[in-house]
Amino acid sequence: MTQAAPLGKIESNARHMPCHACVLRGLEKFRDFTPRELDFISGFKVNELHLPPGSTILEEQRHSAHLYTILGGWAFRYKLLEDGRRQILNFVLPGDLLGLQGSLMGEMQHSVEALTAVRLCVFERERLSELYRQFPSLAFDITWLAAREERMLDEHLLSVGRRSAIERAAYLLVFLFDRARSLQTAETGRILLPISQQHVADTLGLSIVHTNKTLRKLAERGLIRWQGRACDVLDEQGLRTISAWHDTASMNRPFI
Amino acid sequence: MTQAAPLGKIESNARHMPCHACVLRGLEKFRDFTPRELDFISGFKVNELHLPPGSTILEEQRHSAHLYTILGGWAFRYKLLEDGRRQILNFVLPGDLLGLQGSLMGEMQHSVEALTAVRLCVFERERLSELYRQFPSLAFDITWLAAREERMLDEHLLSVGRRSAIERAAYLLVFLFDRARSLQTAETGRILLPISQQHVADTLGLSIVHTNKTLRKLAERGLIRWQGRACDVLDEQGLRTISAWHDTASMNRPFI
DNA sequence: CGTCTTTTTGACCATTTTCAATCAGTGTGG
DNA sequence: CCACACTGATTGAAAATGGTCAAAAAGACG
Repeated sequence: MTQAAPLGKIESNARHMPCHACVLRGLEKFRDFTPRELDFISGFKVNELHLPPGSTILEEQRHSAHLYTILGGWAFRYKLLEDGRRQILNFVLPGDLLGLQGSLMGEMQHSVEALTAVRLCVFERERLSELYRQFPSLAFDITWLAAREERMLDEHLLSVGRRSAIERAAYLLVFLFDRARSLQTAETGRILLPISQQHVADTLGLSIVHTNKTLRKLAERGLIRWQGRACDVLDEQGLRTISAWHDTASMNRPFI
Repeated sequence: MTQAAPLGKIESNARHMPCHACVLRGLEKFRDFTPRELDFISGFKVNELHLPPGSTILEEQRHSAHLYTILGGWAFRYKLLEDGRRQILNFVLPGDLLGLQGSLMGEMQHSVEALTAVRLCVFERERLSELYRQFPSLAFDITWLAAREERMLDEHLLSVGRRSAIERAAYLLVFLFDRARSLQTAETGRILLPISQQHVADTLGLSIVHTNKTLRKLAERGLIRWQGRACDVLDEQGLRTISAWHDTASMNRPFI
């Protein structure tokens, strides 16, 4: 999960890998598509983008002509207050859709930044209505993804609004660990969350100092370890206990 | 907006008002539907429910066979932590869709409670896929509504995570005031937000005591007034200034 | 190695919570 | 119309959580 950070800009309009061969298709997490669906999606895809860590993928108040699916790497959605306070809204992992809000309502209401090097599948916003007309099943999937995002936000809001600092931190880390694991393939090694404590702070709505002290406590109890600029989850169950996590039955998900 | 509270249970399967004559249709806020769309929606609708304030409309971890559109009254979505801490996620006003998450993913992940007496339009969850197959335009609208909910949650998360108590309170009140006003008809009088300070506290992630002191400050500055069990917004612009609100161009919205 | 970023710490301050009452507004029954 | 019961709004004081400031330590990177 923690790829080495490529340098400079990699804008390579890399070879257009056909969707049938998409790496993500193989993961059991994703639902199977029919050949017809795959053909349409292949045509829907206009490009494949590679961006280095720190790149701005989408920017608040901008109109974006595109929709993206993340193929590889991590990113995060965030909003800023005028004086610079930043709130991270959610993290974006492979299979997630980006830019739907902007596509439906014009202007983006949040920004998205790459956390690691990122591979994106680019879709033409214009053809979204065509997708709705011709492939109800895919339209349904898009709604499903939107509902899933909403569910994550609900949970996150509960966390920031009502959990204590240590509960929040524990919750966030298992949440991310879980998401990362659900995308794991055979070769994926140890799962490291590619985030800094500043990211954690901005996600939890805490100051960086207090975040550090909180994470320190989790580390002292042997639940996590800070590795370079990533977090290593050592005791998932321990974190769950602290955060009062309640298991959500997971089911196969679509992605386009 | 603050209806008198009907007593007992009003389960009246009230006369099935045809969707063409729906009160909400008239509001300019909503996009116009084609006759075909209206016919379909009329068939999609299986019932109309009236519930008294305090009713539980949907409950976390339950499966609901229905989707609802609020025709009149206010409700709120919330989640609970095991020890009872409550976080209100968002408010639900006329035209809003309820239960989509449950429809798409089985179990509800949050509960919904009526704030005032409420009138609901009931749809059959089963026929949702039919809607997607036959009416791409309506499918699109559902996605639009989901994206809109996500946008509200993003904003709310920014608030709870990064705004101070007084900024949050100001933000919430203008937000609600704005939503209420956008549904206003000619006859609607003064807009009163039908919420208690406990609701405000649970929305902002603050204690009831601190919420009270914060609202008190807003009242002392002449921005709001607490009226019975409702809030009267006296100085919208003043609240906007405090909350660092940035105008979001509003556009016509769909509802089903 | 030297620089730059990120993590850690300590001391002190501010906001927010908790606890404990009191007050006010509404609704009820007599 | 009034006393009583409730729920929701207010207050004050003490305690706790989390924030700010400043600086040092530890890695990461070239």
